Amino acid sequence: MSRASGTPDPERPHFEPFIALVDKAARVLRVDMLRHAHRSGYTEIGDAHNAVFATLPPEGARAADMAARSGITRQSMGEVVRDMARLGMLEMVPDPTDRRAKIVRYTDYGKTVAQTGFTHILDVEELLRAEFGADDLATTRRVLARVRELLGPETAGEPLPAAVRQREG
Amino acid sequence: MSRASGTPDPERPHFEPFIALVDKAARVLRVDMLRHAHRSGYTEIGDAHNAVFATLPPEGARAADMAARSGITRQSMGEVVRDMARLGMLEMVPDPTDRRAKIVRYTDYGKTVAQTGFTHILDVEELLRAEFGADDLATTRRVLARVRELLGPETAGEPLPAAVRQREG
DNA sequence: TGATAAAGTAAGGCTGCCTGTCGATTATTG
DNA sequence: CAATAATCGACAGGCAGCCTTACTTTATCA
Repeated sequence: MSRASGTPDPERPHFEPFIALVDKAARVLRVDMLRHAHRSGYTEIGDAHNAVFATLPPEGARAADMAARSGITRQSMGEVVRDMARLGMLEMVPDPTDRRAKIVRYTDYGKTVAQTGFTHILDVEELLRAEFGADDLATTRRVLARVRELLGPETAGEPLPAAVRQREG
Repeated sequence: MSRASGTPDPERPHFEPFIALVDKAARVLRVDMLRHAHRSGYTEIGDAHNAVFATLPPEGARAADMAARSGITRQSMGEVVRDMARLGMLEMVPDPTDRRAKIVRYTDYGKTVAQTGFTHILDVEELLRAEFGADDLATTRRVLARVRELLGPETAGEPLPAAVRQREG
């Protein structure tokens, strides 16, 4: 415990805050995913679509559930889903058990796109394992997961305040 | 090397892609920083302001340089800087050596705000070290830094295409 | 000295996400 | 069973953050 609240000293040449490291890695990974999708010919994929790929199981799901799982609002998820339906990646069929709801499902094209993304995720995973070894990678995963638990009990699952910046003081 | 491009199997219950872990950790850290600022009374701080805090040294700098270092355009940096000047955190004085340029500097108030943020960064750093030990934390840092090098040679420094999503296919 | 580059700015666009609200339907409960 | 509440998806409107294009003013360089 050198000095947690004393002289901050972040102007010392090569100090890089942990948050900056994580942030830049996240940015690079996201750009890499997007670039891979675009280079695979799916040039209409955007950041927002990831919320679907990350939460839509092969058998389909309701938009409201997907929204809850990905931490965005129903409205936002609805918009993204409609957009992807327009692009021919998703289809929405009425839920026979609940006439308010619609079941969102991949089309064949959508499955292809998703598959491409998942494959790339596994390739990256493989690349990292080859680079660092399973142990260091596991350590990193554990640290990151714990960071989330340590600092984000309030943002774990909920749609994220978003008004974090205006109000909430 | 089990099967990098075979069955993706990401629908197996608890598989979480590395990218998702990094992304969520980054989000949590960012929200934490923002929340800390807001709770400290600086309720007008937003995500964008971080580009300034991260690149403006105590002695001041030009907006163009800060833009280059933080990877956003001059225009965006200009906007952020003007905004923070309006909030009384920065001041812009003409550069005596170049009449095109203005030197951006913290006001006393701005220094206080920045100091609060830096202190919190160090506190978090301290918290993580206590939680994981210096070794695991160092490993994580090394992995994240390397991820950036491995996957992001093109986005390292440049203003980031941003049209990554539309064009670039 | 004239062409080229650089600093800052203005104007306008786009993405991703939010809030508020609404109609339709389904649950709940007095 | 009827009234009320909750839920699903959609429409409307807004805002943050960032980008591109297009200047103006000043520096630099051939």
